[in-house]
Amino acid sequence: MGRIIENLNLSEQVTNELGRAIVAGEYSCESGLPTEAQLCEEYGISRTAVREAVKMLAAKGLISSRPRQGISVEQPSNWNLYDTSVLKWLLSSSPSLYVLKEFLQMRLAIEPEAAALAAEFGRDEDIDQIGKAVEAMKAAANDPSGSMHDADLAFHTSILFASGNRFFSHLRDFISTALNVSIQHTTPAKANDLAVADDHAKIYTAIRNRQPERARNLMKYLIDEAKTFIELEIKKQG
Amino acid sequence: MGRIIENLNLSEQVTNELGRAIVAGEYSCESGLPTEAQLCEEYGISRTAVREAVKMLAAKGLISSRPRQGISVEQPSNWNLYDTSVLKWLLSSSPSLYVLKEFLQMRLAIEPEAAALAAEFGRDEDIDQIGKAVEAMKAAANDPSGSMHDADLAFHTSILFASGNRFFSHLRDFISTALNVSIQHTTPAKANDLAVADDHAKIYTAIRNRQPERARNLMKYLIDEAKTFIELEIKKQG
DNA sequence: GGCAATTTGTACGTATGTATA
DNA sequence: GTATACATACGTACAAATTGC
Repeated sequence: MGRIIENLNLSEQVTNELGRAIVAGEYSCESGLPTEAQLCEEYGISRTAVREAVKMLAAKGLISSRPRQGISVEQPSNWNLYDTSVLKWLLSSSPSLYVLKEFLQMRLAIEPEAAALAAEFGRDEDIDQIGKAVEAMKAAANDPSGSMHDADLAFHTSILFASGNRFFSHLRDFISTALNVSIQHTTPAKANDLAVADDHAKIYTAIRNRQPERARNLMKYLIDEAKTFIELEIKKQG
Repeated sequence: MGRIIENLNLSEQVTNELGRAIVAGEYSCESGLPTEAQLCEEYGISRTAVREAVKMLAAKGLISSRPRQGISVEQPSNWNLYDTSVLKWLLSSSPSLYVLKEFLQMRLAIEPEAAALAAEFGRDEDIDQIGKAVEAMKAAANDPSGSMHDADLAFHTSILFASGNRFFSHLRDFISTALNVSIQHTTPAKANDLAVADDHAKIYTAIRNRQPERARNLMKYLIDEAKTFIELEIKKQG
């Protein structure tokens, strides 16, 4: 599939392993982590690599280390959930439907407002990008290849970007990471692809026509449908 | 003033210095950073300390390092703005009024929705905490000591927490950090302290009475006033 | 106050990868 | 292409600081 070789150095690999394990709960908040020396032995690497990994995880708020006390896991409320790695570890480990619901509540706050800002202040060339994404979605709806996902993602990120607000546009990684996981659950009824693409197109039109309130409401509707779907799934399983 | 001694180890100090310098634009995206060896000399520390600092900054998305190429500054769009340190560096360096406006646009998306979620799903004991913050604000309005700020902050964070959604409640550090800076600009007309406390109390009442729509609208009103104030300041200076 | 355990900080050596001549 | 130089990547070893007993 021409997948690009993971270009991670040693400390980043260890960071990934430990980060995943911490988020998955393999190291509790009280028990703490093994000592540096033990980690060296466990992974068969030097202290330098372990220490760099520890520093990276500390920078993401997952752990803290003090002399004599060792390496301790921080409370989950201190974890930086808006770090792409942390979010990825979280979504790949925990019972995902509940996290997805929280995630959709978040999107319901962010994206309608971003759409409104894009309609009000967005630069024309940034709005063009939204249009391109819509066209790609329409094309993907007729095309059996699985390019719908990419186009969908491009649509949402281009709106965040068009908001002209760096706090919104930075959430593109947050949205993307979580969207990649949510795909697994929202087993799309392939039949409505055209209808879905049309819903997206309406939002684009509202932004293009500089109708903030309309863009906000249409986006609210779009995400609320996804949220309702997840809530139904939870009810089925629960 | 009994200020607690900064308990930062060496690599964290260097991280702070370099992080601030990068965000302030002292190292551009093209020019890159000095080599490890040069940084060692500049700060009079070992390479290990420098490397750990580099890893922490890389974990926050500010830089990346590759052999032969050296340490390069990442594009600002890749910086993790929701990292408390990064946000602090950003707010302390750049022309803050514009950043504050973007920040308030963000709060306008988040906090009304959080208030609605708190009203709909919030646990009673979490809502009690909002009430306590309101009482503290009322007390501070009559008290000349500067405890209003702390109470204000407690109010907003307690609502985020009461939302029961980890993505919202994690933004408490984001809100707090930025609120600390915004205080410098919003030179409060001390006379309306009571009126302000009353606006906050209304939101609490709506949440307590389980009125999501009302809580959402009141919060929207509260933050929109602050945003209007900042926009006026920008117009004055511009 | 002394002792032991553990992280913190330093020093230096080798390996690897990557631009440039 | 090949070689070379240079910067980071990785490893080992040891001294210092901190903290619990």
